[in-house]
Amino acid sequence: MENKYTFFENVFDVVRQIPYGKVTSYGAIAKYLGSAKSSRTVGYAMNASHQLIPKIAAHRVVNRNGMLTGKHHFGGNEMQQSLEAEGHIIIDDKIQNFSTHYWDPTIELAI
DNA sequence: GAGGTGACGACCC
DNA sequence: TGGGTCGCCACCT
Repeated sequence: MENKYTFFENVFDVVRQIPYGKVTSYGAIAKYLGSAKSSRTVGYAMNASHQLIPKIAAHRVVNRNGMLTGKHHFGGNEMQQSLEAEGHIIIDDKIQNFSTHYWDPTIELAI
């Protein structure tokens, strides 16, 4: 039986499970899906996530440094405001205490 | 059908 | 330490 779920679908599924107030990285999701080097595709999936209904918490996904590299794709500082609303502190487009709020799917979802 | 691109990350000088 | 390169997967032209 063919697995209809693409890498894309799996990415969305993981992002939907990110708890409120938590964040993760593109690479962590890619790694969880078994393709640690596919982080670029995860980023592309986030780009496509804007047309999903309902929208997924793409703002909770940042790069491995905790930097909001994708905020321009949200339009303005919407991404930053969303994160701040969840209790995060953003300075210079970077999440402070990133490791404290880090949510690792490879651990939390434990394949 | 083929080549270029991208919200990344890891490796190699 | 830091700049350059490759890999991966899906989309666009």
